[in-house]
Amino acid sequence: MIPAEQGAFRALADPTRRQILHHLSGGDMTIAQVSDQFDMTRGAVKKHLTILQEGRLISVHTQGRERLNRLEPMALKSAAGWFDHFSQFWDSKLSTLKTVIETDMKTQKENNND
Amino acid sequence: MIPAEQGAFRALADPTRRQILHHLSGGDMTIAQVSDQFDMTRGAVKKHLTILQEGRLISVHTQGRERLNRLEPMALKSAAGWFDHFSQFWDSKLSTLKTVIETDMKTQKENNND
DNA sequence: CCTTTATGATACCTTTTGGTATTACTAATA
DNA sequence: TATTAGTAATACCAAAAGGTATCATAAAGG
Repeated sequence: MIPAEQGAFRALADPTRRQILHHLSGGDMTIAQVSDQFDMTRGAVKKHLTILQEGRLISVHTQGRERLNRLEPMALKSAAGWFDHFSQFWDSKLSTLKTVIETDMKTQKENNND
Repeated sequence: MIPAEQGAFRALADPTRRQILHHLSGGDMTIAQVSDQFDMTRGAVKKHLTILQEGRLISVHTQGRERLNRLEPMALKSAAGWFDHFSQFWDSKLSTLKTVIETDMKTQKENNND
């Protein structure tokens, strides 16, 4: 089986799929609605949606004869978390503050070491 | 020309390339050193490094007859920034705090609206 | 200069990807 | 039940990805 991280990064590699996620952030959409946003056939869009589903980035919910595609934000959060390891290399100050926040959210006390 | 964002996401789609970035976060490495970490030929590793370079995720610095591959954290930061638009959907509280931090870093005053 | 070591470049192969076109299935509805 | 709208599934194609093997190039060292 494909690891979750790999499925997500694979899905994010295509610009059309990243755009689809943006569209879905405005609300659930059927394939037809998504297809209207792109200059390609429904078949092609369907394949993209399938890959997004395999990466757990979206889920599908049947409603009558329609099938609504829904953004799955937590999967995106997981993917975004991959970058955390590198954040120390691009901004030590923000990194420190972020640590403070997470600590604060859990322990509700202030730890400020600079 | 390939847009920066697309080059980065394309490069990140492959698990070997993500691992390479992790290795490089420990310091610059030659192709031979990177290749030692994987069970594949130098030719294959070279291709991965080229794609990482095209995505601006690494840079190469010639030193004698060696060529050191170096992590480019700012490009990774840009890629990570893509996820920002979606953060509002996975954690409104952290999102609020993050806004507070950024505001604080720029204006040095506290805005706390819950 | 010749050898060794580190790397780059190219040809070639197989699998995956991204797309179209076509056909089949399913559910609301006249 | 016949029709129609919304999807799913499949066959097919061209191009890109990921890999190996091989040859070319460049620099350090005897």
